[in-house]
Amino acid sequence: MDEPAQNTGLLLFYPYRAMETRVLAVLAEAGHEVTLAQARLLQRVAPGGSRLTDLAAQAQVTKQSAGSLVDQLEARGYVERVPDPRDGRARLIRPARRGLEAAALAAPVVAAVEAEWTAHLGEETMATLRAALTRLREITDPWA
Amino acid sequence: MDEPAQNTGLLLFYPYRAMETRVLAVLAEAGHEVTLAQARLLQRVAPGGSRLTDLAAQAQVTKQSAGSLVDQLEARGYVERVPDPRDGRARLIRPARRGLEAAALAAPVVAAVEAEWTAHLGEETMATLRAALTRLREITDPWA
DNA sequence: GAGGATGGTCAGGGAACCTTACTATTCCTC
DNA sequence: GAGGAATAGTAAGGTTCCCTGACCATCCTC
Repeated sequence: MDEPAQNTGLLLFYPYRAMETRVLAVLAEAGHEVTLAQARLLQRVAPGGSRLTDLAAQAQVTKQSAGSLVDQLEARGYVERVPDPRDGRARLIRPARRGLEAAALAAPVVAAVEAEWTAHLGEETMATLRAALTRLREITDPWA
Repeated sequence: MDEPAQNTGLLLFYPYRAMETRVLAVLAEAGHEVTLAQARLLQRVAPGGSRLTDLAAQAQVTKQSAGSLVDQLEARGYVERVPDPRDGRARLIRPARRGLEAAALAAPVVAAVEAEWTAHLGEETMATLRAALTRLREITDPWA
């Protein structure tokens, strides 16, 4: 409404979205048809596999929503579902071939954007920023 | 996929969403039925009025989407549309009574959350964080 | 004053996400 | 162990969000 742009929440938002946009643009260029919502979930799939419920909690959507997104990602070869050997009710969602390709493509983009930020802020400030954000996560990420 | 949580983009996201969630929860408690998408737009309405096209650009949605959200906000008394005296095509979207109430309610929540963050990080680090984010905005907010 | 740019709306459709309800499996307790 | 509670996930149906494409009105420029 009139938070004069100094609202810290909003300040966090701009670079976050810039990063997201950049990564998604590169993926799209390379022929990866991944929607924003799918990418947000995909990003959280652990290399060794994640449970649907965990993914839903981290992305803060219902497990139904997460389930639907995983369906789509699975159909396009980004992830696969395998039974969880330690719990018969559960299934593990693991990165599949296409998902690994996308991750390999995304990593250098993230690095490039971070390098740009470092160039703009200076090494020291960038390091402080990252340290502050990491500590902030302790109290703002219920899932940390 | 496996960015080990040290992706700066993701680090920015956690506190951003924490702030958003807190503010929205207070608004909901106070009887404001504002959806996330509506709030994101509402937040950007300038006290003196904003054009739809500007709001859409800032929120990075199409003007059609923005127009629809403004319709909803207008119907519930959060904003009003008035003709732009300086441009016959345009109309200014201004905060209305309910919107001002919501803003008055949101401001102390933002302040409280920022105070919590300051308490966790320390005055100095918090100041550095805000300064860094402000400078980062120069290169990440196409609208700055 | 014609042509192009800009501000905004209308129509239609797809994606995302929610609530409620359900099955299957596991954990816990007595 | 044998209930019952909790947990992992799916199913169905509806709302919200947001997009593309097409269109009208007004402004600006030459």
